[in-house]
Amino acid sequence: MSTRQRRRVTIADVARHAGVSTTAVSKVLRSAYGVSPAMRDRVRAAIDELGYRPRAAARAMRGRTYTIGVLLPDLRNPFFPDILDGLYEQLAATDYQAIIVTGGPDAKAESRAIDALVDRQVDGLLMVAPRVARARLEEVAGQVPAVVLGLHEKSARYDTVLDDDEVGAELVVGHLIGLGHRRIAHIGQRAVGRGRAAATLHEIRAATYARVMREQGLEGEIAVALTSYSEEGGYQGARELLARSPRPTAIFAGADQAAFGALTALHEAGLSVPADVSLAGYDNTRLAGLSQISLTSVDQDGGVMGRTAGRLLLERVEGRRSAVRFSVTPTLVPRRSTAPPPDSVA
Amino acid sequence: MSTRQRRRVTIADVARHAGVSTTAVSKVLRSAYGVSPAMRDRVRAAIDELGYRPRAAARAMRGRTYTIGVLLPDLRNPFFPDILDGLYEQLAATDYQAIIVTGGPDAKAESRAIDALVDRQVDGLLMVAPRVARARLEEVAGQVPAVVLGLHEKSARYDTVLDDDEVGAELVVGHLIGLGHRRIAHIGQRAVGRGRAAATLHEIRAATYARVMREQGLEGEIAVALTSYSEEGGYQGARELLARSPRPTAIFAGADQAAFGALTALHEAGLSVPADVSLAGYDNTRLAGLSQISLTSVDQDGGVMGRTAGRLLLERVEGRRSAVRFSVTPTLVPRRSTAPPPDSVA
DNA sequence: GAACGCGTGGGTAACGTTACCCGAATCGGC
DNA sequence: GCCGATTCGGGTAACGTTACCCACGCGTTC
Repeated sequence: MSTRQRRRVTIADVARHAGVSTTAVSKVLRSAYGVSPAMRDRVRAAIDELGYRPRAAARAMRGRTYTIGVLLPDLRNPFFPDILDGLYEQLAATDYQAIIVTGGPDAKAESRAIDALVDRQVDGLLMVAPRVARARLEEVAGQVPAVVLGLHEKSARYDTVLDDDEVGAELVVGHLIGLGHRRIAHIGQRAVGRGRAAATLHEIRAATYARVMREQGLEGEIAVALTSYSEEGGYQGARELLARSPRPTAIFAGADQAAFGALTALHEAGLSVPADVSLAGYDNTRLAGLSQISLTSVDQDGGVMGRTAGRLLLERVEGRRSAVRFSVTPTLVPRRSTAPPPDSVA
Repeated sequence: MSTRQRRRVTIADVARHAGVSTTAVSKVLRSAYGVSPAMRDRVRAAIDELGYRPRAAARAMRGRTYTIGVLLPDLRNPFFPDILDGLYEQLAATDYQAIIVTGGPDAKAESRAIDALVDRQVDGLLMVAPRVARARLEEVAGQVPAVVLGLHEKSARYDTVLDDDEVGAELVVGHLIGLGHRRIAHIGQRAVGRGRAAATLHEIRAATYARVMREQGLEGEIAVALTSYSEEGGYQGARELLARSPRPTAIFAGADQAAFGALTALHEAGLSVPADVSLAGYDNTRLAGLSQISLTSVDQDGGVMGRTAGRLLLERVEGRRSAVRFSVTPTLVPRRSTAPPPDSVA
């Protein structure tokens, strides 16, 4: 019973048991060319009998790890599972296994997390909304096939999958203006040392908000709180915005997660949604659809994004070098959290 | 610039650059015995200059991977990030990196996910609420140091970290009875082929619910819907329970996630919470605290559980063989989703 | 002053898998 | 019935790192 001690069964054991060479076993494992059906069956039988499983490390020494690394900023954003479901669906038919690491709070920690994946020789790397500098992404993409999700920067080294955040933000702000709002505020994510290029999804959302406001002659009403796309960030941002005078009649949170935090702040301030303040989010996470919350949000098809990212990654692993850019057009999902402003003449 | 093609820098490159042997470099890397301060500095300098990073696969061939594998049933349960924060905190001071895989819908898929981690020779394995059979867990624990979180089974092969689900369920049912409820229903998770032993956390919660009901002379009021600890499962479960006549005045969902789904079902049925039906969950996820939801729930300190799991895992990696069992006592967090039943005489 | 011990550094053989190459056998075409 | 082509199987050398051992030189002890 002391399985711990017993040496794990290797390709040599299988070869001996089947009475063939290790080369033959290896060929069967990889379904490589030059092996007869009889040989295949014999080896397969030996593999099953011995319960043999190839060691990833030994394979990695010679080539593939059959591993796809996924970098997530955190595990709390309920939008990420949608992406991953799409990725899993794409990988299901292959021998590849996805492993997830989280990037942590700052660019430095995230960079270490990326290193950890590169050290483990993942065959492909999916980086979701990375915070590290563009140069770092290029460097990583030089070492391993990479797809970046959620960054608007163009690159010749990696593929990009993104939501058209400009359209999404336009939809939200347009919707609020259409309802009669003028004092529309925005909760965004503070940029952290990625240089000047406005390329992250939160920067695009914030910039588009400001642009639409200006285009509608509401330049003077622009009010932005930059915190983070998290519950805590939304809470702080909303508190900051509500403290202003006059206070906004609508808040566009750059992410549902932040909108949830804003809900708490609004409640604490004794304000009701949407009677006193309208609130909209982004991502259309499942919780947004809950009747008690019923949050107006922007739907970006995470499943499609994840599937596409997976497909692009597999293509890159197979050798494609040209860079692809895939964009999903989002749609607005109006719910009960947005309504005409309180003093509107309907 | 063609970094992709350039061979990655190895220990031999560092040795050459520093004018020492590869053995010496290896010793410095592992801070092993038998290396002078001068040697150490020289090698460190060479490492920095060349930007050397050890390859995990090559290390794995000789021993450790410095990787901790984490198996999660899914990514949507907001309780899991709390656990992982605790684990990360524990690992932060070490060289270990956590990688996450998800188990998928059934025991078979989960078993494959576990295999994937074992194949990658993780130094330790944390399995959160695993669905696979006990024998499988024992087998895995025989191959790699393992900690199981959320299962009440005892084992001599792996450590166990759990919440005292019996206390938790008692708190909820007691709370509801104290409010005057009698027709209290439960939404649980359907057991999937783990044999007869009632050891999963959902089985304990369901069994305790039934026990307390019986103890309070409410045996005739027992009503259970077995679906799954997910939004969809909660939705289906609540619909099933609400279709009964007379319908329950309170629902105890075995997980907040399921309670969220139940909320939708209640809303669709035109019932308000808590005026018509009281609702309680389990896990005290962040969303439960949202004022719009304000869900009565049971708090089990996920951070402590994660930290403990991490500590136990590290101890096991260091050689401990005895099995440890760590239990956290939960507390009730009453919120506005529970109140006396509608026809109570207060 | 010889013997011993200790501190320090290096040589080398694994670890398990695959890619490359080569040889043997079989087959088809004239 | 011979020759080239094709198919099938095996031998072997890596891949990068570490554990084990040995060698050398210096200081200490009788």
